[in-house]
Amino acid sequence: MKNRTKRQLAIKQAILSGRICSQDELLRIMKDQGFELTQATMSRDMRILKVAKVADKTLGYVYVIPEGVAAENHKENSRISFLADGFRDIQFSGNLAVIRTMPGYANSIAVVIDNAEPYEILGTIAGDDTILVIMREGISQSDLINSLILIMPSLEDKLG
Amino acid sequence: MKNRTKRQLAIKQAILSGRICSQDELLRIMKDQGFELTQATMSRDMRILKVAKVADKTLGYVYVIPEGVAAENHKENSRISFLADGFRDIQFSGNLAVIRTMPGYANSIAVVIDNAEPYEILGTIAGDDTILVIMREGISQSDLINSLILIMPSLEDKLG
DNA sequence: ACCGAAAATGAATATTTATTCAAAATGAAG
DNA sequence: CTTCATTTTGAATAAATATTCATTTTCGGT
Repeated sequence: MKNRTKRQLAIKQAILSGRICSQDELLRIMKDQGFELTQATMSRDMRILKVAKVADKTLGYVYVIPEGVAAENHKENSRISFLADGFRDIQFSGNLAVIRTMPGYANSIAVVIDNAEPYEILGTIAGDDTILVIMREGISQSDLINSLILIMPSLEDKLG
Repeated sequence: MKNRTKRQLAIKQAILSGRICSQDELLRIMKDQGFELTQATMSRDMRILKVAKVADKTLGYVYVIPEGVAAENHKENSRISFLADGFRDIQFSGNLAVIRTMPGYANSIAVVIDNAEPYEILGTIAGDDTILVIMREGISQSDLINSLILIMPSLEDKLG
């Protein structure tokens, strides 16, 4: 499914930002970001992501991703953030992208990308400091960059 | 309101036991325990107690009390938990309760109790290792203990 | 004890969230 | 490229939860 993974990532991000008060509100935000979905799908995503609604002092209620999940999540997030630091640059040639990294980083970063199974990417081949990314037909350079940022948000600094 | 505190304590306990799936379910449990309330009040209690509903593998959804949603909350909780460690014992005489603490703890614990403004307690006077608690008329010893547990949950180990 | 003011509550209702059911999309195998 | 099984989805609906509004209860000050 082209969108599901990306969509849920985006939902998670939005909720971690911490100002979401209802599914409908989040729904509008998602639509602004170009996702097409209904409240039914949103509710299902919330279940999958183990999102919870709790009372909040200032706003009435907010959505959160509670402890256990958050801890796990946090760990993975900081690992990804750490790896993103090893990212040097990206260049394109036809339907290929070449990512250069600091020595030893290429493989770990490639694994992160592969695990996310982004629609835009058919596969990757990693050496020690270089990742070859085979892009799906019809995907633009900016599409690819966006998908990378979704996977590794801290890349935005280097790519935006 | 004599019952509000007790009721909320009971709700908290029920939720911590961990098999509550809906407010209506909890409502029935509470009524079995002799509390009289409606779903509206339940909803309000849930907000006050910062209860949250999250997806669960086995049951569909369960209610939880996320231990540290707000960092602030967490900080305060662990401060209270720390102070509770200084609690030694409690004894009663008429409408007075005498709490003995480890040296130096009495004042801090008394402040926590005063801040919570429990219905059952008219006021406290604290020395260095002793707190005098003046109980409201008609309050039983177990009422008082329950109110203390509500304020400092980790006291349950020492008082239950 | 009596009187407001403030808090708590229930009934009804509005709002929000989950699920059902049918349709569409995807993937695997021939 | 079809076919069948599985997954994903939206629309409608059911179920659950929050809030409004009127009433009752509680509390503090006479």
